[in-house]
Amino acid sequence: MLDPKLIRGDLTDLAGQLARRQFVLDVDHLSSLEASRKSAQVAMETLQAERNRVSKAVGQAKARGEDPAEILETVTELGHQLDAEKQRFDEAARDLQELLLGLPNVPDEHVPDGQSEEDNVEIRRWGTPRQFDGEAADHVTLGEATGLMNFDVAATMAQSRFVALRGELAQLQRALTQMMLDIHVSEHGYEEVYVPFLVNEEALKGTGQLPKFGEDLFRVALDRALYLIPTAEVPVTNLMRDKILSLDELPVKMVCHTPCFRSEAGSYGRDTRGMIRQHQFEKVELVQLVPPEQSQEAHESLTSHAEAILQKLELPYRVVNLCAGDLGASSSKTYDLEVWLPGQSQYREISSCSNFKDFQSRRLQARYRLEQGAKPELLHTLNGSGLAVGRTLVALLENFQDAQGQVTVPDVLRPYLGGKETLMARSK
RNA sequence: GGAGAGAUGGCUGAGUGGUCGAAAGCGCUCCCCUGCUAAGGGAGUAUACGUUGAUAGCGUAUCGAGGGUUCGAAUCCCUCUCUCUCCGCCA
Repeated sequence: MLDPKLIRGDLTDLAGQLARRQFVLDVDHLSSLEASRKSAQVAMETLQAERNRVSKAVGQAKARGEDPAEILETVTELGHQLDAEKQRFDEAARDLQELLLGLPNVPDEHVPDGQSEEDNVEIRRWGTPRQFDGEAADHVTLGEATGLMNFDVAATMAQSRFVALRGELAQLQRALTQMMLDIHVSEHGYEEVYVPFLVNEEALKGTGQLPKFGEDLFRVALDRALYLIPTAEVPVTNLMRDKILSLDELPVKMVCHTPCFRSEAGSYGRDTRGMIRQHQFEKVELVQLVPPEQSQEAHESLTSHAEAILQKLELPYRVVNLCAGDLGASSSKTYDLEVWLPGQSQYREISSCSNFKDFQSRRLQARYRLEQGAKPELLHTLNGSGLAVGRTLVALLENFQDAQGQVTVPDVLRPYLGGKETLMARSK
């Protein structure tokens, strides 16, 4: 959520910044709502003060043994006026809140202009895509040939966009997860956490998936709605809900492996083949909470932590600065890491590293104090995939395949696979 | 799943309709006293919102959450959430 103070003053600047992401701010509507909130609140609080004062007089009169009938009459009349003003205020406050919750974050000044992913700006590349003699096989061909990757059986027991892995591929996924966690914990200084995979509505509001973006969530029908997490970002960031941290507890750096569940509504026909876009996938997520003046630097370092995994795996990738039009609603600035996929001959997103500034922490009330007695300030929140495990597995198969469909294991991963150097080896 | 008890400030805990944002203790901060240490004395110590030039005043709200009764609710009623104890079940 944006700072409500932002909408008190001149809205043209805010409207201009939001327009960069194709969001049209109804300035007149907003300022008239704000004006009625203000007048209703002043009127209501004045009446409340009056009522509190007179009501006390009732008690005092009774204590003196006097008959408070006369005072009671005036205070009853006050009560009626108050009800009317309270209703006016509740309405205005509710409408305003609803509108406010629907506003996206303001893009950072370093976010390039643009409308779609076409306008994203490449910042750097690492590694060189390998040249294949013929056409490179994609991960589906490679995986299904060995029977270790099966989409049909998954569709039979669930529906499309699920996969079943077995043998070396199931192990490979676990090995990747393990390796990523180990590196982030031991080399990058993150604390590993374990969290619920089902969360309530409040948690999703805290990180901004609700109220506006609920269509991508799986909801579990119970007496009280719970949702399967679309990303570990939701439960992990919510660990800091309503906290006031001291300086020596900062920065908070957490890493977490969870499955992620997305309904992928609105993506019919896109990436229907293979493991790129699934309803269920594994992800290792990095989350940081830092003082505001450190968030820009933290964004760079968090991104580099995700990049380190790709580098250790020797996977070519590029870093892209998302343009204003392609930015997620809660994010102020986002770097996407795109890994090279020979099966598609293109770079595909494998990590998304965002600085949310105080947009999430305002909803979550995640704060810190510079020193004891100082006023609590909102923290900045950041997160990024480090990495999406399913897509990493895809990248590995496609980049390290040979002509026989065998896959060479990168050195860093071998200890996690019992020293194995080759997967899906053709015997005989 | 059954039965019962509870939820109050950073913590412990009093408060069962009026002057209670809330006793007391602990913790913490500052000051005083004190050869050192220990002890002692004093002051302060929630958050949000509104108003404002103001982190000054003043006002409003908040005693798990939401609703209700009442002139007035931490206190009475309803619903929900959570915690604890006992029994059952269970990886």
